Amino acid sequence: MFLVFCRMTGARVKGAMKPAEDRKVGKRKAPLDRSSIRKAKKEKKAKKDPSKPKRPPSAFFVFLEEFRTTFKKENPNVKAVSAVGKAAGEMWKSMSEEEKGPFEVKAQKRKAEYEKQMKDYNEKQEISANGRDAEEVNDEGNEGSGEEEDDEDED
DNA sequence: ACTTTGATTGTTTTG
DNA sequence: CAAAACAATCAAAGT
Repeated sequence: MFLVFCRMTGARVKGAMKPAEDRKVGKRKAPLDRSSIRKAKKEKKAKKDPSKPKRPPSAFFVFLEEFRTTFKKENPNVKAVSAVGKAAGEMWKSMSEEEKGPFEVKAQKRKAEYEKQMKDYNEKQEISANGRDAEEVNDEGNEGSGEEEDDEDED
């Protein structure tokens, strides 16, 4: 087991973070300060990038795509997405792991493509940053426009 | 906006 | 310093 090496050398396996399976770190008691998180996120100010690949759909979402079609056929009267979501959620939980299996597999494939697209996207970003000399560390890569925050929803 | 779950990321805490 | 754990945000579709 390579996991044994992790704790002694520090060879961290990205993405293979296993929950305290053989060793508990200790219960967290102090309530996290969410305010900072909220604030930090705002500071990030994600710039609108149409080329930026969106997140890959999870197994549930892959199932949803199919479910929506089916559900619409069976319930042409129901047009609310909320109704479909609830129905899908219930159906999803009703499905066995084996039935969800194929969906998870598809989700994994989508994720793999996403990573690939991100790689390409990152490269482009790097290239752009490259031509910008030494002034890129700041994610405020705001060239020209002086507007701030892209708060579209939240009414 | 509502609605579903999951997956990823971000922040905090502890060892 | 690193890993673990928790918290939050985001992914789509139709009215």
